[in-house]
Amino acid sequence: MAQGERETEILKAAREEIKKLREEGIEPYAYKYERTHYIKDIHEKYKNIKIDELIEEDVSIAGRLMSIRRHGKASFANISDISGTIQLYIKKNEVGDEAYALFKRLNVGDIIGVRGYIFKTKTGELTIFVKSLKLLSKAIRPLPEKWHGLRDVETRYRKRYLDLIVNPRTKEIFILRSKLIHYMRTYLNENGFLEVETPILQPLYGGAMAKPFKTYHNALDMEMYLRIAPELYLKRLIVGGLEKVYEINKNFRNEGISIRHNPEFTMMELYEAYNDYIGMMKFTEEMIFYIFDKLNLGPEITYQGEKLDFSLPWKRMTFIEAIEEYSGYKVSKMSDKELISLVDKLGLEIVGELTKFKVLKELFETYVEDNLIQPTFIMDYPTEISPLAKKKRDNPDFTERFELFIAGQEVGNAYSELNDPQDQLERFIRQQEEKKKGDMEAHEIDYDYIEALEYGMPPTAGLGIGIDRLVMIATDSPSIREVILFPHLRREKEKDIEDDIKE
RNA sequence: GGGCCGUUAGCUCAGCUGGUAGAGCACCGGACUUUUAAUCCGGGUGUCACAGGUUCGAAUCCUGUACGGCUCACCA
Repeated sequence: MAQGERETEILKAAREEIKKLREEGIEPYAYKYERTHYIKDIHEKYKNIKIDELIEEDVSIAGRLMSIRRHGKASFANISDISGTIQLYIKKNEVGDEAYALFKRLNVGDIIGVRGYIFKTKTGELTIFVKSLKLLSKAIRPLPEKWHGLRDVETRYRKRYLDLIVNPRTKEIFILRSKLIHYMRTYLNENGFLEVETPILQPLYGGAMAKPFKTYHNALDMEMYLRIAPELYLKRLIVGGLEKVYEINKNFRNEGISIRHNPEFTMMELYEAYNDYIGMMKFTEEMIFYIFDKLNLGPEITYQGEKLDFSLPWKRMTFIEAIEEYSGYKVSKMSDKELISLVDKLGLEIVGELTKFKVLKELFETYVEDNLIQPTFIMDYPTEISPLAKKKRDNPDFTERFELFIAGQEVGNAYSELNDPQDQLERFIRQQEEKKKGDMEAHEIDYDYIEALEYGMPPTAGLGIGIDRLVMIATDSPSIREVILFPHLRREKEKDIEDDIKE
């Protein structure tokens, strides 16, 4: 979009001001400012002082001017740093003519440092009584409106910095996201897990069913893929004896974008030798319970108007039980023929070869998922749709696998890991057949991984947690874009800013 | 990719069945030494997303395009 005249005018005037400041010996882009406090610390330390009481202790803070109320020879303003907002009181005969003159030239959006005393105004607001101030960075563009903030969703995502400046909730969400990951790491580290990094650029992709992003390495002269999952590398580390490993990083899937999907998303995957999926289920609920507790989210969370109860233990039901409960079809009592006949009857769409297990999968997705509001472990998925999971001890048609659902979304996926190299090879081969029949997302055969298994992988349980989705639930966010700092959007039209720079 | 909806000043939004583009905030000038969406006086904002079409006349009606939102499909 072409730049409006108003915008050009604002920028031109601001650049004039920058020039004038420099001529007067005031550097509009300072190098450093020593601060003694975060704003939050001041609120905590002095919240109980009396009205009109003046604390004659020097404090210095720095931040962005968010509002200004001028009253002739004295002014009020609000300044924000990462921790919070505090009011400033600037009096001409206190800061001196020169500093007051500078203050009068400042605008909302400018970044300043101030030093002063603390007092409480007659309305009871904790305030910095400014003794001196320094301009740290001059803003030459106006901030979005102070009262309504920035509402336009597209601008909020494209210019996340503005969203962070003016919408306090956005800042809270991303601070919480960071803490959530921090507590997850803490929990894993304290439980003896080793954080590792495995390739994001992979010669073969695997560990999930998805379409990859393709790229090319010039020096090696080979095609590579951005990983869709780290699984096969992490399990090689289990073969190598690292026993308890995890990785928190991005996965990439070349698929549709939606309220629940971003092409790159953050996943935590962990593997624990000598455990199985039953043990992992307990570990999973305890870890998330711990994290939410540390975030002061309590066992009950409201997500999009629904009360979610995270009290332990969480509900467990098998894949088949869930289908029977929510679809009403007693699939365990139906013959293969009867099951397959449901496809036409219900208008289900099946990719690749039509089998009863795929019908079950469709029934699950159609009837069950949306109903799994409370945290629920769904156990024992069909072997056919779980090519990396170990078969159930008593029924080879199903695997020792669970998925965790919260608020109708899949948040976690775990197995007793398949460590029989012969079985794994057969499953890969079966995947290849699927691929030939039209399932583009079926696994490639990773012979190197098979070889690793041939050296012996201990019995192992693995778990993947979708971090973005967990953060959505923790922050009551309806869209994954609200919890990803820079969600992917189409490229904006080229903006002609050249004239502007030449000014 | 399909369907529905949206795009007006830096920001938040009005603009009715077609008749010369509006407000608040922000900004600039002035008054004001305890305000807090400060107040008061004065100032002017624009390729109405873009390109066509219909019309005496289009922000408004029609078509196409771009971008976005929701949704369906695919998926986590």
